[in-house]
Amino acid sequence: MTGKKNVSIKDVALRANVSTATVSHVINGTRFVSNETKQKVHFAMNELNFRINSVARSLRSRKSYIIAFLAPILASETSNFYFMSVAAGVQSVLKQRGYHLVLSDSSDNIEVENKEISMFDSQMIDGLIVAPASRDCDYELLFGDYPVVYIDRVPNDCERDSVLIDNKTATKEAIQKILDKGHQRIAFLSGPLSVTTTIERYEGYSETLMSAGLNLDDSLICFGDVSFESGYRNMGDLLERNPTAIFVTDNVMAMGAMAYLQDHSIRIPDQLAVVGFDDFLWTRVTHPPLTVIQQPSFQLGVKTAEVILQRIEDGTSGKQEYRLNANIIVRQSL
Amino acid sequence: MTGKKNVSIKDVALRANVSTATVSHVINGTRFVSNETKQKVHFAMNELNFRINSVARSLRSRKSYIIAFLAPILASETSNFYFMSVAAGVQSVLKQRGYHLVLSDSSDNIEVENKEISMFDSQMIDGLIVAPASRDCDYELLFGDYPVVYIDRVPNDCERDSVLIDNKTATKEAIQKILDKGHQRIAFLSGPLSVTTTIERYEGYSETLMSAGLNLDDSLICFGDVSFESGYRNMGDLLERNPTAIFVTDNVMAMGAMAYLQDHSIRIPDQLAVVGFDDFLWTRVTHPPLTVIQQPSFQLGVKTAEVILQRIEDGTSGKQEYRLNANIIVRQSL
DNA sequence: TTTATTGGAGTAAACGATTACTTACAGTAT
DNA sequence: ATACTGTAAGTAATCGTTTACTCCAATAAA
Repeated sequence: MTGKKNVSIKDVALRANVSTATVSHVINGTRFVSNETKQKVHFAMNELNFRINSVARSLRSRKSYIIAFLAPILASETSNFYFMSVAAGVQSVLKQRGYHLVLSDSSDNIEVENKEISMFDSQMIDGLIVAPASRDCDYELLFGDYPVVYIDRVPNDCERDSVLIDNKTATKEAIQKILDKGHQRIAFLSGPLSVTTTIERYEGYSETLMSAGLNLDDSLICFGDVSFESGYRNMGDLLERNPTAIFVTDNVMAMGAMAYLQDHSIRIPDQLAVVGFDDFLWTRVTHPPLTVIQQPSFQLGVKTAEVILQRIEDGTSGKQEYRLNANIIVRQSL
Repeated sequence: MTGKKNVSIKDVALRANVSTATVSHVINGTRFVSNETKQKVHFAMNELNFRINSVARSLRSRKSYIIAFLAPILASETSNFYFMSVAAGVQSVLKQRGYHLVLSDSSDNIEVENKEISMFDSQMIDGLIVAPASRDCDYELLFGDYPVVYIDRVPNDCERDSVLIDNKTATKEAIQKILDKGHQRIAFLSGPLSVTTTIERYEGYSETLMSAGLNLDDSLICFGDVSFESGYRNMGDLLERNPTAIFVTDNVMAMGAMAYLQDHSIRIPDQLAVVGFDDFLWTRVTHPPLTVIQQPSFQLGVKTAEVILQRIEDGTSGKQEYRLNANIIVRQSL
């Protein structure tokens, strides 16, 4: 297409008067080569401006040094940046170990997700990190012959390693803190129950209320879409039930909720106490700054990358579950 | 490593009693194959659970369907999500056209950037989209034999296509709007002048002030780091020079600045009018909501993806410059 | 002197697809 | 009967590496 013929290891070998094996071994340091010969090879490589063809290398060595990360990352301009932060963590480890990260967006949609997975033919990737769009999907059939690690959430029939946040414990602590402030009517606003994170948070909420001797009031509980608009709208609806506090399990929904409260001049925390999820910078510029559960998103990525690299390099598989703790950052909204 | 031998086109051919050529042509639809034979091949593929090896395919066909995006994306937990939004735009087009996106983080650091570029050996990627860390770098030497498109910024010796925002015009409009409100002491807070975006914005600022007959007051102008903390700190310093308005050219710095103003109970816009950059959701939850220049970040990605795919598919090269307009979103902070 | 050992480097078969070229056969025109 | 045409599919070279073997010469051991 470009007309330029590629310089191969063969050309280098010819130029340096050595064999292709020698060139390869010089490049990879895989066997002893005398300094003299090394020099010749390096010289030839420079002269010809040789660049190794990593595709050919992958084909032969059956290793691509590419890891795919499949999550609802890029859905839209208004989407949650949580997984971006996670991706940053993954990336930081991979880069250090000489791997590349391929990002893939599932849009939190099973069809899209399945199509993406089937696009990762065997040999193309060395491993897959996935935040499953739903618990109800038989992923095992789809995966190729590479290690898979679930991140943030797991499907029902989890047969793989997983790296998760201890959502339940964190939520329990948060709700307890709200209770300690004397609140009884605590609203719960979250995304749908189709992912395990939401379920765990809901369990944390309900179990804490119940063990405090309170009844669950369904009208104070809302499972909406994960979006700013949904947060805004549902905040309005929930307010009519006269809660004195609200717990929002999603960052973007919390933004929407906060926008509603600001637009309607609701005083926080006097009229309504608010606790959100994820400690992104914006939570420091609301009025007042938001109390949140801080998920170690970057660390989640780091841990996951370490787990999958371990599996890749060991050649083992398993279904270890790792849980990372989330902390509460107390600011003025509670 | 796993012990499982891979099913190849050869195995399928054997099973279906046809040649590898036929199997290949069935897979790719590259020549007529009778229905009967097609059936046999599909049947064999299913039975053997055949998955094409895209690495081998790439090697032979010299096409990987991978595009790399190199930008300061994942620098840290507190980094700017602007490029993530851009990446989303790129991704949306690529996915649709059957390409994969590889994200690479430059950390806005020339050394890191160069290392990343040299990692993209020829043949590994079909194209590169890059937001250069600095204007002063001779990128041409580094690039391999693939199309390159600059995004958001360009280096001094730009020899490639570029897709940019019309920063100068947008900034001029914003400053003019601020002037129209009667402000004379307008502070300017931005990142370093090492990238063209900043330069263009600064030019927009200074030219507008000067053509309004005002002198530039250096003490009202600050080029700091691009970070929340820098925004916070420099906001404090600038306030001592008694501006009545401030223009912040970076989203994260603006967050820091807003946090400072809130912590010190500065009334916006009475005591200080504020105009920021980038219309992310958080700008709607500050008190009051922020007036900003809205960069079409997603669209920037879309356009860039289209440009590079065009180059890839045409096999041409060039140095066309595309500029996208940015709009001002007026809210209560001005 | 013969044999073993070792250091340094070459030969060529993979890896799994794509694709230019060839072939086989059937039908048709001469 | 012969040549020609067209249809369907097979053969094998090729992409650029890696790597299991092999090889040769020089030195050490016998």
